[in-house]
Amino acid sequence: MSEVILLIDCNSFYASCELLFRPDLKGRPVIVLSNNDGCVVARSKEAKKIGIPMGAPLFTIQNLVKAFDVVQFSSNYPLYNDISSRVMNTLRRFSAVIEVYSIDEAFVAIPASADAVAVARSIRATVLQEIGIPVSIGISHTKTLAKIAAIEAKQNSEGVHSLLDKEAITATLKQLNVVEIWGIGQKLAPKLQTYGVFTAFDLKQTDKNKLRKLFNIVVVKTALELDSIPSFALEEIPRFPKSITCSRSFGKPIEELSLLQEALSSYTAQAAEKLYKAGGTAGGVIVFLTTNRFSEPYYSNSIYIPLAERTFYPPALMEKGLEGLSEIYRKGYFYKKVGVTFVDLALTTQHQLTLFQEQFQIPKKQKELVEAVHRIKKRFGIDAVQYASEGIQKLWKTRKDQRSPLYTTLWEDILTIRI
DNA sequence: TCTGGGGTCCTAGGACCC
DNA sequence: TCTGGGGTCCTAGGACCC
Repeated sequence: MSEVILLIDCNSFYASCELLFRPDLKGRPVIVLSNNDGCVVARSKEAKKIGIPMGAPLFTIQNLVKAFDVVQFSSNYPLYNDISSRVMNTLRRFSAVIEVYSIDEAFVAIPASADAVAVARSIRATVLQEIGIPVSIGISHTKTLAKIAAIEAKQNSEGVHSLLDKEAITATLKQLNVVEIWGIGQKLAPKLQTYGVFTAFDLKQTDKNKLRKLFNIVVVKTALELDSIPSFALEEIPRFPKSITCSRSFGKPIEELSLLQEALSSYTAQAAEKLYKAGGTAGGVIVFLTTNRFSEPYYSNSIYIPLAERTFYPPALMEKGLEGLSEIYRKGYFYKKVGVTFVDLALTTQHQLTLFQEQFQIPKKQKELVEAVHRIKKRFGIDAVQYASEGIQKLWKTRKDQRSPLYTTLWEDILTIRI
């Protein structure tokens, strides 16, 4: 094997980001809440210690929150994205071969001849010193094994764990329940168990043809990776997206179509901004809406609207979306969420031309408008300019009662220091 | 009262064709 | 009367991830 894989995983990422700007809270249990302040999406290690589960709805843990004086933050994605890109840029100094896997994780490959543990320690110290985010690093021959090594790294005090020699791997896999393996979830684990596969070691030993027949190709690849045979390549170049979605739960249930239209317009504008940044156009729009899934009467529906011409132009996308919305809207329900998904995406540079079309292009004026809006948002913040159809009052808006300031992405929110 | 959001991939099965 | 098999494409739904 010519290279070694490092998985760098930011500890309690969102909570760590909040703590960067609030060192006074260090040592206290801190949680970060999902949109609408609904569920716990990140916990500091103190919050984990007192038994707050990942994903718990806030109202189910109110007793713990009170008893331990837990600090809560609404999620602040502009902040987390910004900190994330700083972390990733630091990692790039250690290796050019890197896959940014998620907002808080990256796989890095280094030559097998290098001292992987020394590199990992250096990465950890550098990220902590320069950015202030603690990371855990798992080291092994494949992505799946590096993920497993990272589980151990999170628990030891050093934050680094290497799983390179055969005996160590075997010993670890024998202790590991299949459900802990990357790619094996809550449904596959019980099914594997019915075939006598309980540990990661069992899975590694299972006949691959049998796995192929009973499960799918991903399970086979996972088993190979446990056997130190790389089967999931590092994806260094971010793929062009296949779909782009924007949806939110409302602060309170919404009945009127006009408010749903405003919300949908706003989400469509946001999704269109993402589409534009990705350099693509959409060939179709999916609109969906749903009432609260925990209460009756329940109603949920979606509709697909193909576009006659590909576009990234927000007013065109909004028009189609709103058409779809009126098709699936039913009077008399209290809605909890609407959303939009753009599908059939293509890079603007790779358009198939339709018959009679000499050269594909977005009309010049449309392009100029989108570019101008993009620049204004970038410079003055995302709320600086909007389409009229998004509404003014935004009664549907998500609750974010406890959001921290946009320290790094909005001038007004920059940290002030008294000296 | 209160239960997130955004993605990807895989498979089975139907429709259709030769 | 009845009967074959292979191939492609598309879609819905399931499962997984962070």
